[in-house]
Formats: sequence, structure tokens, C-alpha cells
Amino acid sequence: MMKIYNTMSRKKEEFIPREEGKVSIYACGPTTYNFFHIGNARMFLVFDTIRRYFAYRGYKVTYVQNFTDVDDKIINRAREEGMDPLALSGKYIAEYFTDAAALNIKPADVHPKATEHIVDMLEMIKTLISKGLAYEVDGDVYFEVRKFPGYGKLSGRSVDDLRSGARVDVDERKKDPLDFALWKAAKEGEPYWESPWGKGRPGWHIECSAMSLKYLGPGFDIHGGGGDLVFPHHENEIAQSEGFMSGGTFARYWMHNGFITVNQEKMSKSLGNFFTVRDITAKYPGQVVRFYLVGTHYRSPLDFDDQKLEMSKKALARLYTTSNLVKEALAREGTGAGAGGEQLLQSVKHAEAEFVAAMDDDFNTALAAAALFDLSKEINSFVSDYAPSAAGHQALRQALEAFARLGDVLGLDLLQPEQSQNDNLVDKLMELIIGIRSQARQNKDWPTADKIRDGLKEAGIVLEDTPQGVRWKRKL
RNA sequence: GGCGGCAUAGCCAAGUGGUAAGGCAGAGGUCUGCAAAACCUUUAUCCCCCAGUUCGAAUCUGGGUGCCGCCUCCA
Repeated sequence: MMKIYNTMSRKKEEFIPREEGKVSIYACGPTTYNFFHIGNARMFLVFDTIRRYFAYRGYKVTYVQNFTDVDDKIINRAREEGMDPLALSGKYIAEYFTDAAALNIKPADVHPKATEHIVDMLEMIKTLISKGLAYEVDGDVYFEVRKFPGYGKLSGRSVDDLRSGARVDVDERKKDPLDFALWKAAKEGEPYWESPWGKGRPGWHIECSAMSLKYLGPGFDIHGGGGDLVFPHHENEIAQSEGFMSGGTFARYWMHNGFITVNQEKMSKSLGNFFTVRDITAKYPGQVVRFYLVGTHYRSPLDFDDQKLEMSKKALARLYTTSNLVKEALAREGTGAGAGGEQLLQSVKHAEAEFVAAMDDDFNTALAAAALFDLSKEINSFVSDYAPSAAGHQALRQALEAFARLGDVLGLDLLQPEQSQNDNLVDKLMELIIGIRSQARQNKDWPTADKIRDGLKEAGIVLEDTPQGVRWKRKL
């Protein structure tokens, strides 16, 4: 049984899909006016991991993540750059996929763009006006919050609380300060679309309602995003969607990830303490970044700094070592008795059960990772005094397969294809260098042997002398 | 002012009633020419403080302290 913490109820609830065996997920994607930062990355990665786990559990997953490709931030940025706003957002949509790939975030099943769904939004806005839930003023259209009785149910606030705390500059044309824009009249030089209320563009919230309903239908399973979207974004989505639907639930489970802080402070553009994934992956492999992020439960806050990435790098290296040790052991031949294989398979089974139990409990990736480390230790231990045999190889293959399968749920490629992507030239050179060093070692010329080893380490290559021969690998 | 979250070893981090996972770092050992990797052993009598409930609490309740977030664009 899977349990999910639902922001709506503030409790973990058993997950019961709308349709048996299927799960529909909508996550609010980025506004494409810049490279995305590590905070955005956490959200993408959290939902990528969730969808991977659902798939692992046998669900047919439909995952939708939008691009907000027209809004104030894009327009302002485009103005600064002297670029066309839509060209700017198009550029950063492309960059999104580059960075997402570095973090092993899979493309969603659908990546709808706001600008390609103007018609859907217009239909929705028209309906809301005809139902008396929205009104037009000077080419703007606002949703009338007071007309939606459930307003505040997601964020646990009442309209009155919100009003008293409102720090917003009051727009006198609005009936209530909390009323939010569904449609904004275009100012000079802004991109616009024709509408019954004149030239304009959609408000931010309406796109997610229109696109999620279009691709997933009313009452879809999971709607998610960063914690700061609870209010007002998701609250507004609920109001306009459920107002539009007239009855029924917009989305059934609301999931929100915790924030990333830097030096214990919220990362934000205004504080200037944000890091783009583009910058981080220039210094650390995407896999390390990913491993770091899944090491903390998605709802907990997470502080980001290089020192912590260093720790993650070492921890990940440990996992990689396991898969290398297994590959090495499998390359050996022999006709041993095959002792211990049964026990190893028992451990594999146990680890996988632990992993599933952890993930079933509101996607506890930190606990799931611990199961991976337990399995790693079992495998290493088995390999450390392994006498090759047919049965042993069989057990090892199964163990490695399970190890990689579980790693993949977390988005980790424990088989490290990048390691095997060394070109021929490097392989040849290493063969040569190792040969020379072996000669030196045979002559007990330790200074030369050590010089080679140290020099290679400087260059990012680690040499290890083992009873089975010399092993080399690139440093992470 | 309103709403919410978090405080666990040197560091990171699970654990929400039954006596403290996992990782990094550290210590000792096996292996090694020396290393590295791996393996074995070890590292919190205690989970911010106080009071309470309970046979029993890091886990529940009340109070306090500290930190953070939302209420405004923001993942």
C-alpha cells in the first residue's frame, strides 16, 4: 500500500488511483526566462523520482509538466536582453532539456506550453464569467474569490485571514484585493492574443488549470509543485478549476516539496544566492547532484553547499564501486563450489523489500537509499572472498540487476555507462602506462611506480593494485 | 499580525509509542612493497529545554527557546 502526504488534508493518505493501475500526475513546471536553479531542480527531480517509482510499481503513468512560456518575468527579461519574449522562452525551454538530462530527469509524457493553449484558457475564462465567478474590468478579467466557498482549503487560510494580512497594493478596480487575474490586457509592446475582452495574455494560474484538465481530466491523481505554490497558485487553480467544473474535485492528492536553502536562507533571485544547475554540473557530475537531492526526504528543507556535495560524491562512489566489483568478479572464471549464492539472493530480496517499503511510505528516498547501501555492503562482502562458479555468477548477475534496478528508480545509473565510454585511445594509453608501472613494480622500483600512480591521480585517474591485477578508474 | 514547518552523533540524514537506519569523517584490524578499494570491529545510555500522559516517548500533550518558510513574482 502506498501512502502519500496530501497537503489538502495535511496527513499521509493511502494512495488510491482514480483508475486502477493508472496514475496521472501534473507538476507545475518552470517559467522559462533563465537556466533553472537547484531549487527548481529539486522539484523536477522529486516528481521524476515519483513517476519512476510508480512505473516500477507497475502503474501506467501519465506525467504532465508544463512550461510557462509567457509571463511578466519573461517579458521583462526579454526587454533587458533586447529579445523577443517568445524567442527567449523558446531558448530556455531548450536549455531545460539539456540540464534535465544532466540530472537524469526524463522528459514528461506531455510538456504543454501556455502559449499553445490560449484557446483552452479562453474557453475556461468565458465559462467562469458566464457562471458569475469572474468579471471583466478594462480588458482584464478577474476571478472573484468570494464567490468560491472553498477558497483557502488547500493552504488552510480563510479569506478573512488573508485580507487582514494582505500586503499587496490594492487595485481599486478589483472587487476584492484577493481577486486574481485570469486575463491581462496587453500593454504596449507586450505579446498578446485576441480575446473577447481585447488584446491580452493569460494570467499565470489559469494555464495550469486549463492544461491539467485538458491532458489529465477532472479529478486526476496528483498535482504537485514547490511548497511556495500552495498559496496562491494552487489555491487559485482549485478555485478556478472547481468553479469551472461545477462539482467534483480538481485534483485528488496535492504534493509539495520542501525548499532548498543556501546558508540556511531561502535561495532567491533577490538575495542573489541562487545556483543554476548549469553552474553546478560544471563542477559536479549530475549524478552526484541527484544523489545529494534524493538523500533527503522531499518534504524536508535541504541546505545546499559544496561540502555536502563532496560527501555525496564519496557516498555515490561507494555505490559505483559495488557495480565495478561485481563486473570484475563476473569477468573471472572458475569452477568453485558457489557457496553463499543463496544467502546473497536472500539479501537482494530483503533489500528490495526494504526499498519498496521506504518508497511506499510517502516516497522516503533517504530510507530507500539506505537499503541500497545495505545491499551494496552485502554484495561487496560476497565478492571479497569470491571463488568464481556458475552458481555464484548467476547470483551475482541477479544481485547486480536488482541493484541497478533500484538505483534507476532514484534516477541513479549505477552501471555508469559514462565510465565505459572511454575511447580507445585512453584505454590504449592506460594499458601502456600500467604495463610500464608493472615492470617497475617487478623491479621493486617503488619510486617510479608511486610517481606514476600519484601523477595519474593528479590527472583524475585512480590506480588500485589488487590480487587480480591493476584496476583503474576515473575519479568522480 | 495571521498560517505552517523544523530542531536526532563532528557533519549529512532516516526513524512519529517499545527502547536510536544509512552515508561522510574518525579509531583499531585484515589485505598491500606502500597505498587505494573492499571487508571486520568501533564511534549518540541518548534524540533543543521544562513539565505532563503512559508499564514504557526521540516519537503523544502543554509551555519555553532557536531556526526557517508562506501570507507579494518565486520550485
